[in-house]
This record gives sequence, structure tokens and C-alpha cells, in this order.
Amino acid sequence: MSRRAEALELAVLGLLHDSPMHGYELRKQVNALLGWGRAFSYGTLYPCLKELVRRGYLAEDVPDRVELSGLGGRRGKIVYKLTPDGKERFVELLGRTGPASWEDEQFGVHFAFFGRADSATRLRILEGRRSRLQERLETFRTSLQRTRERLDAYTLELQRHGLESVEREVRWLDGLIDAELRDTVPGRRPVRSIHDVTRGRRSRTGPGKPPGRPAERDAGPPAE
Amino acid sequence: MSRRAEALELAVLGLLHDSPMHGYELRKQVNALLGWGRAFSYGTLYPCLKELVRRGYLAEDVPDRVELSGLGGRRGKIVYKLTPDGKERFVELLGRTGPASWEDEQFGVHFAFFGRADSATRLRILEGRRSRLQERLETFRTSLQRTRERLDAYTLELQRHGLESVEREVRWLDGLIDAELRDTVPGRRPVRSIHDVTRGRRSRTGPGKPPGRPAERDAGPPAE
DNA sequence: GTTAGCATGTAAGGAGTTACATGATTTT
DNA sequence: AAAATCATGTAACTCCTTACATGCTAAC
Repeated sequence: MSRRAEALELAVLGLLHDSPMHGYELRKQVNALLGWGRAFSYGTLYPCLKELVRRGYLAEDVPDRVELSGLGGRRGKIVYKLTPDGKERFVELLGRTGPASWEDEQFGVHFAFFGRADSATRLRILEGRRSRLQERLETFRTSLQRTRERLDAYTLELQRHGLESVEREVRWLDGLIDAELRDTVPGRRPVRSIHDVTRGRRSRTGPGKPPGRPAERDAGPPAE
Repeated sequence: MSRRAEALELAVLGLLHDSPMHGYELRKQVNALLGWGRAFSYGTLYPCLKELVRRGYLAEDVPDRVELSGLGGRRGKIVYKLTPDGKERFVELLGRTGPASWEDEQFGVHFAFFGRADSATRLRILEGRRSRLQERLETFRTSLQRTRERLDAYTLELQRHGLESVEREVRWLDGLIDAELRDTVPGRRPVRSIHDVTRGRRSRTGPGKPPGRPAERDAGPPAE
């Protein structure tokens, strides 16, 4: 089973946990959750639902239109909902903190359901993702350094922009990790607002920059 | 042929235009160009090279190890280079400004070779991409507005972050478009530095997109 | 002399989309 | 009553990766 398919499973379980739905509606929600280029087609979703039913994680609510047998086959909304086994499965998937959970395909779904995970899980995934991105950054930077001379302005600008995007995401993660630590380590206050957090303190890498600055630009590539 | 495969073709032609290479080296360069999650495997690259040779766009430089015939088959670096037909093909692909050129799969490659395209092409692609992203933004925002109430802090933060990233890319494009206009419309100075441009003026959301609006030709398959 | 990286290829298989088939319900 | 959208499904196909097979060349 691919990482993407696992992401789909988690998304389906998580969304149906909230409220039962039929496939058509579910697809829209899943795709909204996964965002932009991660959309799934019906050809993927329906078979996946069938499989989850087969494994006992979902139950189908077929509207009682029994009488119409004989022809065609039933055509009516099928509402899916989680079984107790499904809820168990959801919790199990939610608690997984291996590399898969912070790769591109799955990080988003895991994050979306962070509200139902415990703080330790959140922290492991956030930190895993951060170091994954930093790794990516390093590969990027070194390979850029080797070829910098031979690149024209546009290619260079493309690389620079890519680099900046990843750097930005690292800083975002820094903020979230900070918040996670602040909220749990000292006094165990519940998470209340994540919003102000992203422009709170950051930089767990250095002393610098007291709070306040809206962080609009900056981030020049590494000094050197 | 998929959009991704077209991106690969353009990348291969563009990189070999600069300097002949063998497959192994080429793969690294291609993947560096396409960046992060867009990497291709040998299973894709080698057949692609063969195909481009078959179509007459590439020529193989097999080192003259002729004598060793009979057994195994040749094992030596095969250096690929562009044929005149290949150069023509590159220019043709480079000049294409249809929807495909600004979708996620291909925008990056097109941008990387902007140095060899004319300003009109650059402008069409940049504007096409910008309006594509703005479209995405709008879908996002409206669907967010409908569901905002029922989302918890983490889901909301994920959406907010996604939105911000796209907004950021739009502003980046604004800067590039501005630069393109400044450099070509008034006095035809050559492009010199793209770097300072990204923090130039922005806000192009008003009524007037000055020059020719992006033409909707060459039939992209409708999104949904 | 053996590991590690360079280098080329291919066959099998998986994952997911497209295109189609069908029909219900709502809107115009 | 037509059009649009909601809704469910499946078979064929495409693209791409994985895993394997082969052998060269440099370093340790």
C-alpha cells in the first residue's frame, strides 16, 4: 500500500469519525483537506471505501429501497460511518510517528487531525518533518553551490525561490514546535489558539529576534 | 503523452542544449532542475532518451569500443547530444504558451529556460500561472468560508498556511511580471538582476491587467 | 580484493486517472 | 422538459517506480 493510499485511508476515517457521509460528499471533503495537487478521483475513492468496509472499519447505510430488486441494482445514497473497529484503526493510524507520517504525502493529513492526537505525537511528527526539510535544504544548497556559476538568472531565481519556500516552512514548523512546548511542558494548559503562535517567537536556533516583528521578509540565504 | 513526460522532454532537450551528457549525469541535473518531489527514475529516463533518439532529436555518441562485439553488448558511457532537429524541437516547446505551460508539472521547467524564450512568451506564461493560482485561491477561500465554523484550530491553521503559500507565490509572480514589463516595454534594457525584483511593487489585483490577457487556447482538459 | 559509486538497461507490477455507464434529484 | 449537478460504480489504460541484471572504475 502506497503512502498516498494510506493518507487517503486516514483522511476517510478521520472525516467519517466526525460525521457519516456518502462517497460523493466525502470526496470533496477529502480533496479540500489534502489540498491542491493531491486530489483523488472516484476511481480511487470508491474502491477504497469498499475495501474499508471489507476490512470492517466502515459500515454502509443503504437506504431501504429493497422492493426495487430485479433490475439495475441499487441506486441510492450510501452513507458510510465508522465502526468501533474503524475508530480503533483511526486511533492507531493517528498515533503512528514513523517517517511516513512526515513525508509530503501524509504530513498534511496527520496535521489536520492533530487535535485528536496527543502532544508527544504532534511533537515527534513536527520535529520529524522539520529535520526532513532541513535535510532537503542541505542537499539543495550544496548542489546549488556546485553549479551556481553556470546558471543563468532565471534558473538561479527558480532555485532561490524554491529554497526560500522550504526555509519558510521550516520557520513555520519552528513556531508550531515552540507552541507545543510552551503549552505542554510548563503548565499543561490546553492549546487554545494556534493563530497568534505563528508570529510569536521563533528561532529555536539562536538567541535573536525578540517578538513583535511580523516577519514579512528577511531570510537571506545563508550568509557565507 | 502526459504533462509530466512533456516536462521531462523539455528538461532533457534544454540541458543537452547546453552541454552533451550521458544518462546518469543527466538524471541528476534533471532532478535538480525539477526539484524536490518531481524526481524521475532511470526506468523513465532511459526509455525517454531512446525515444528522443528514435524521433531524431538526440544523437548518441557511443565510444568506439567496436572490437568487443559478440558478447554482452556494449557497456560504455553513451553521451547524448542535440541534433539540429532537436534544437528546433526545443525552440518549439519553449515557445508554447498554452495552459500546460503554467500548470504545476511544467511551469518550473519553462521558467528555468526563460533565458532562451522571448519576453512575450515569458509574460504569457507568468500571467497564465498567476491567474491559475488566483483561481485556486478563490476556490480555496470560498470552500474555507463554508466550513470555517466546523474546523478545529489545527485544520484551520493548515488551511491558512496553504493559503498563505499560494498568496506568496502570486506576489512572487507579480514581481516577475513587473520586472518583465519594466525591462521590455519602456526601453528594452536587457534583464539584469531578477533578485531585487521580487521585493518590488506588487498588487496587481486591481481592474487592469495591462497587456494582452492570457489566451485560453490549446485546450487544457477542464479541471472538474 | 572488496566495497562504493558510476553507468545502462528492462520486465513486472502498482497506483491512480480517464472514460464510460447508469440513474436520481434539483434547478431553470 | 432540459440542463445541471448529485451520486455510484467499473474496466481499460497510462504512467511511472521497483527490482533486477549487468558490468565498469575508483577508492580503501
